[in-house]
Amino acid sequence: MDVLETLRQRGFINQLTDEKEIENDLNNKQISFYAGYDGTANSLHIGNLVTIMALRHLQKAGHKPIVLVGGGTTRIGDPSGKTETRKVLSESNIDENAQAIKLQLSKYLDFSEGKALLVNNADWLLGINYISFLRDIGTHFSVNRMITSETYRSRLDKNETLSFIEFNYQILQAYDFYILNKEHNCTLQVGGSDQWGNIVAGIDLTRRISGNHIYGMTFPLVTNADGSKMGKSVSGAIWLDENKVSPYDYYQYWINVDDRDVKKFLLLFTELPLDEIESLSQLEGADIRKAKQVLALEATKITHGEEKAQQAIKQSEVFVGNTENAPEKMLKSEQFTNGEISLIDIFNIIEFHKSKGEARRLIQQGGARVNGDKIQDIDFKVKIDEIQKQAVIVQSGKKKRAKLTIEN
RNA sequence: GGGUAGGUACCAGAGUGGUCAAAUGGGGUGGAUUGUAAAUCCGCUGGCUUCGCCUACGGUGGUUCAAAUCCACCCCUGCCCA
Repeated sequence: MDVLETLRQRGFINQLTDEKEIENDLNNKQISFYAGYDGTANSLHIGNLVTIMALRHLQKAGHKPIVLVGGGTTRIGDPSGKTETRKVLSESNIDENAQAIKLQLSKYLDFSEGKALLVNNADWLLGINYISFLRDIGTHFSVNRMITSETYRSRLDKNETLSFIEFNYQILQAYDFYILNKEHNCTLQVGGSDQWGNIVAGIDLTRRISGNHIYGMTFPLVTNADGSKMGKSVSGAIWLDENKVSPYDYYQYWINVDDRDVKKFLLLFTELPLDEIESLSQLEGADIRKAKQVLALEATKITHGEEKAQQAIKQSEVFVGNTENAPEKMLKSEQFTNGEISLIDIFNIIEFHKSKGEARRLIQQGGARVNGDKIQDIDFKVKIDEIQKQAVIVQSGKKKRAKLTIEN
């Protein structure tokens, strides 16, 4: 089966500029294609995963991904949905982020032997001369047309400010596509559906300057069944970096998805064959959990590897009463007073709660348990030798459980 | 640059001298129910050394016994005009 058909069946395709030509190219030659990431953070998160998975499918089909990190454009910021001004990141900071992102992507893509490429648009954007850029590039853009594009029109219609610098973002991204076409013969840009306008602008610019016909493909913005944007948890974004979100928490995120999302997520975020996904989707009632276990395992495997995924499963057994492999949270001996420490402090230290007030409330409302016993005494204390002697499991609400350990 | 309307907690949005840590809704969160799901119901939702104290209503000063609320200046945003 051809890649495009695979992508279609798995729910990746939102829009295509030239369906027939793209399909033809993908099936008959090796192409270079690119996707861009901004360099504002040193890790990608679940929101980037749709694109990453699509890149994987395309690379497996023999095409060459070019990953662009926006070292130049990050200095401006994509206007889509933003009201606040971006914080200014230093050049070295952005470069560090670019390296971190490359490292992260190398888990999903094969960068060996030139099978994939990482570029940074700072390399060609920072040296631009304003006047010559206006003359050579600006001349190809019609403001009349730009303001009718979805990206800007919605912003203008809602009477939201659109600064000039943001207005230029599209031009710069279009220029990126032109450069990559020129330097690396890149003929396809892919991205989230919010990138459509930027992608089309790049296609137009390239045609006007060099006459090359290049293409674009976008992926849907994935939302949860309840309509919210996916990828948020109690503690914020679900990062792909295991130092920010542990494999256990990552696994837990997937196993807790809404029933209605299971099939969609299996298609997008695992590489299981379609018929297997189809049969998992037939499960009903409590059995849906089996499908979620598969989803969580597969998704965690892709991001963190088989070993850590298996470990996450073992740790998750804490929810069925097996405390042996429970996820551990560390306390330091100096945090104890006279050999004991209050439950409120524990919750605070292991970051189950942002403040002591929140932890206190939780306890008062009957949401706290220690070794399975409900604790409602806000002065409840745990002794250090108890923790050393046997497993002490603390639980906050239904979803947060951990085994305490002492750091020596 | 001129005119005008505004800037309130995670978001939206009331409040226009004390009874305001600030209505209401959303979100989040705890409990019941359950399948580590959804829906529903009930509770909680600034911090702390918690019968009290501290910090908060764009910023800085001021008036007052007392300010989110009044005054001055400043910063920012929308709209109209240039």
